[in-house]
Amino acid sequence: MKNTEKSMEKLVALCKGRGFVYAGSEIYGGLANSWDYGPLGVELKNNVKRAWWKKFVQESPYNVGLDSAILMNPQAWVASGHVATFNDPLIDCKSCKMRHRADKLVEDWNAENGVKDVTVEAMDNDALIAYIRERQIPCPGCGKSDFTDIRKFNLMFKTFQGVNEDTAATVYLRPETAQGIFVNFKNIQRTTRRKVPFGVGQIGKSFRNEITPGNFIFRIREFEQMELEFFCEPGTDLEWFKYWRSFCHNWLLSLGLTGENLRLRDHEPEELSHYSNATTDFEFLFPFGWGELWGVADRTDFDLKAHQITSGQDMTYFDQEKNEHYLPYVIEPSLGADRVTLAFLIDAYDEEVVDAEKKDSRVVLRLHPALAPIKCAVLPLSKKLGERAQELFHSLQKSFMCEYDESGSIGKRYRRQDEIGTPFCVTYDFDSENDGCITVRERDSMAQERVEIAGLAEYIGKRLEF
RNA sequence: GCGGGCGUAGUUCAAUGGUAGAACACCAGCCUUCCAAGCUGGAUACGAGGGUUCGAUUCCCUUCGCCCGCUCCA
Repeated sequence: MKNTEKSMEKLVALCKGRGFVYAGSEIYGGLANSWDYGPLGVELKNNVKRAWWKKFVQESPYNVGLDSAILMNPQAWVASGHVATFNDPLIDCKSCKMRHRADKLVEDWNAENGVKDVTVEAMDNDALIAYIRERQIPCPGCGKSDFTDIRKFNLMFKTFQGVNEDTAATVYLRPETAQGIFVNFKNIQRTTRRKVPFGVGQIGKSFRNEITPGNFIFRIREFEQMELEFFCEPGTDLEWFKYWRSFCHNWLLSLGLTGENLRLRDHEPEELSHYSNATTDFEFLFPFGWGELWGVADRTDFDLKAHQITSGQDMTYFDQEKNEHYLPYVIEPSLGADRVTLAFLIDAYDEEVVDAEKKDSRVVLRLHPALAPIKCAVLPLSKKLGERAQELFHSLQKSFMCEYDESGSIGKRYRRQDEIGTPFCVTYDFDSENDGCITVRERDSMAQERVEIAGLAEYIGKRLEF
């Protein structure tokens, strides 16, 4: 099925209807752009995070994990540049209501008019607006030059540490998890006795006061990141960059994401941020267009150097063999947990025509079994078999998430499970008590197989590997 | 924050200045021995506040929300 706007609407409806994702604070009329993961959604997202952690931390010969605090000393955000660059100077055109970044407006105008001796970065907001008004810089939208004053738009959420707002220190909710890793670089290196190269993985919430959120859980103000900061020797960084780029790619494919909806886009040299040597965006074709899923960047020693300067602490690594100190370079694959969860959902969504004449179709979420919220549903063929089927259900619950359902026809119950992506349905029937077997029905092929109850958990467990 | 659109069961849609309907979904019962059955019954809605009116879900005002646009880069 192609990723059309229609498929997005259907997916959102499914998510709300079956308990994957609800609109936040619904009984109060909602809160823009906030979403709550329901019983199935939290399982799915946890499975995504677990799958990431498994490959990037648990099974990795290089990496260790971390869970750093959301609130950090504000100096960390001075060092990272977020205090400065997350302060966009925005102005609106009074005539056509278009919104612009004042600095961008001046930069573009200067470039067009051959002005080269003006550094926009050095201008404060008063200087910017004065510059725009003196030169009557026109609005790119309508051509007039009639702007509002500049309003600062800080993309970081602010709050107060300390109970009295007047005297409390302003702190920020982190806009990315990465800085928690950088400030702990020395701690982790020392306590784990790791030698470079090594990496630190972290999963956690980040907050950005986006001007323009939207597209369901694609761009939300409170989101979760899965980030790896991989520290390596300068000069080996491009090699490691390629290594992690391909590692990330394989991870997505191993979890069943189809290649046709995925593309890797290398940034052009002029597109690279000031701190990066190389960047590749993993983009997924969402119903609303291509959207970034995973940014893999070579960040050089930008962050460690910045923290070294701002904090005054030595952030270098001592290489025993070479007998020298250096600041490691960093490869950063940064993945949005909510985005990739959405991508898996979109990719898995399928409507299969069963009988075209009767206009009968079934909705199937073809999620990889490792990601499926419910691994197995126990369905007694008849309610009379309920007691024994429940026993089976309780024993399987010890191994993984299961559901029990005895209402409606067996076909109806299969379809309920198809819709939420359950890979296996287990039918307890009238022979089960005698032969100790049940029927396992597979979601994708609808094939049925007779399996011994004694070995069932193991049978399913094996199919969950990736 | 600005412009535009929109608020009726869980969902999709009706109707009405005077008791708000349906379909699907859901729940209960009967039936049902492996792929959306059927039958019977049931619960569930006018976002909030104010005004006009004998009476407002409907008309007016306000408010609160949501959606779409304003480049945000996980």
